[in-house]
Amino acid sequence: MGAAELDYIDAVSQASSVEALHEVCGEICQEYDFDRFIYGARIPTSFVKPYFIFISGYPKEWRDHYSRNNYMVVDPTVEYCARSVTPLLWDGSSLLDGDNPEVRRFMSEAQDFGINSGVSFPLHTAQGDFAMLSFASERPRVDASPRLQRVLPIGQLFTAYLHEAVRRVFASEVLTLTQVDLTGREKECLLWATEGKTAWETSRILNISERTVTFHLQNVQQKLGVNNRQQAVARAVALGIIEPQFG
Amino acid sequence: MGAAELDYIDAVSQASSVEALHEVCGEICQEYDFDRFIYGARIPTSFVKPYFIFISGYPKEWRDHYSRNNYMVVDPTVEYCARSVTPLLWDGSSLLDGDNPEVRRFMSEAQDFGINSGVSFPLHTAQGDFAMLSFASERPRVDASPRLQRVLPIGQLFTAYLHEAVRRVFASEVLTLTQVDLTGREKECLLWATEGKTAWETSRILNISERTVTFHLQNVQQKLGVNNRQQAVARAVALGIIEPQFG
DNA sequence: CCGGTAACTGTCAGATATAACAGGTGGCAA
DNA sequence: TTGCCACCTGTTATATCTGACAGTTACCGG
Repeated sequence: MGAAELDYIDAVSQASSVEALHEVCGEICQEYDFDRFIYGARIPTSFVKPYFIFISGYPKEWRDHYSRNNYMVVDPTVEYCARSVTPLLWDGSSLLDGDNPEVRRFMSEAQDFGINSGVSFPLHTAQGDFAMLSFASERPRVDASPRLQRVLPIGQLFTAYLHEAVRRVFASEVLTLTQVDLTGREKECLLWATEGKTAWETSRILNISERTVTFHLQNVQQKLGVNNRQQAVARAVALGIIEPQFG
Repeated sequence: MGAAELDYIDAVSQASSVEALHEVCGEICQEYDFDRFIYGARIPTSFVKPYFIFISGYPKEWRDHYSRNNYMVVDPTVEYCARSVTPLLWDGSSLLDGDNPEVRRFMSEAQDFGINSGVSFPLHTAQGDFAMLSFASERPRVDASPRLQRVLPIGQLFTAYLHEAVRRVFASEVLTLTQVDLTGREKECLLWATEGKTAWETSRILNISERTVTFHLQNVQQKLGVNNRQQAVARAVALGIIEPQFG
């Protein structure tokens, strides 16, 4: 049994196409006695209009209805997963925001498509990706069944491997938007910029001229394809190009 | 068996002190036949000097030696976990950067303290936290043993709950540094700032005066306790106060 | 009714960033 | 040797941000 669980990890790690990923998700979904699955990822190519990737085992009509109504901003499972790192068990009655009429309507509409309860696994990466995998069931309530007990650990782990596989499969589309090579000096200048240092202050820290600092930061802006320094630091932080220092 | 695994999750979720967290970690470590554990978290209170939290079941001498030599920047498990979302199996021979003499020396010194192989679980949160939990063994090699097969799913899940518990237990120290309430308008102005818009451009987008945009952004700077706008956007992004939009 | 808060607006001086011209050095590999 | 690249430095004009003086309106709960 233990080994069989990890077979899904192996399978998803070796998948080389969206179709293969879809199939593995469908199998693990079925194995744990759920009816539907859906995976979604948000890549921080922009703050206002990021890039989304979906691998959907949900009914197409519901997906269309969902996107037409911009339900991502209403969906309480998305709301939860975007903020948390632990799985969410959900159904129509155990809502996060049960008072919100928009949320109640959303949940009742989901139920019209046989999506009554389920479990959602959140994932966040150092590169700023947010992803979640949900398994849904037609059962009206989530309960402490053995099935749920079993799916929690493997689901959390599987989601991580699935997302790695997605990044691999979608490399051409995603990496070009987020992969930027900065030189050592460029990163240093950027780091001090995120700490609120002016070009002059950074020049004193690094023992170089103020002009050189602005020079490096201008190169950074060009490489990142941004308009100004504040957008440069925002994107660099969001993409994990610069991170809090260990040393 | 499946239920017993989740008992550790329950225990860690109910823990209300560092000592209690330490004990649960020790128990799960032992249950899966490892000799040592260590948990570490990096909170992005600053980019240059972030805040670290450790719960250590490692030998004190090794910990001291480690911090004295600033080994966080050398440790290949930290290097891996900081970039990845999936567990790492490690030992002296299966290194990421086996060519690096500093890394080789680090690993050989670790072995002097009985830390020869193990598994590390990475975790990243929307609030910019990076955490990892490692279980170490005196065995010289990692292998595909049933023990490892079993620990992977539960370890990944446990790490997430452990980190949530840590944030709860350390709330007074951490939250005050990272918890900031911005008004709706302040967030809007900040969002467009991360997109590289000037105050004037944002004023046209929001249909308010340029002065009002700078007013809101000045309030943001004060609330975040930062020196200028670039630091404001950097910290806001790092802390997850603003994120790529779903709508 | 009063106090707090969010939201909004104005002006001006000085600091800082940006853009547009530049240019030079040293190392490394084809 | 030649070319590429990281790194470094300069001047000037203009755009933008920052800080210090202001202030008004609307809403909401005690």
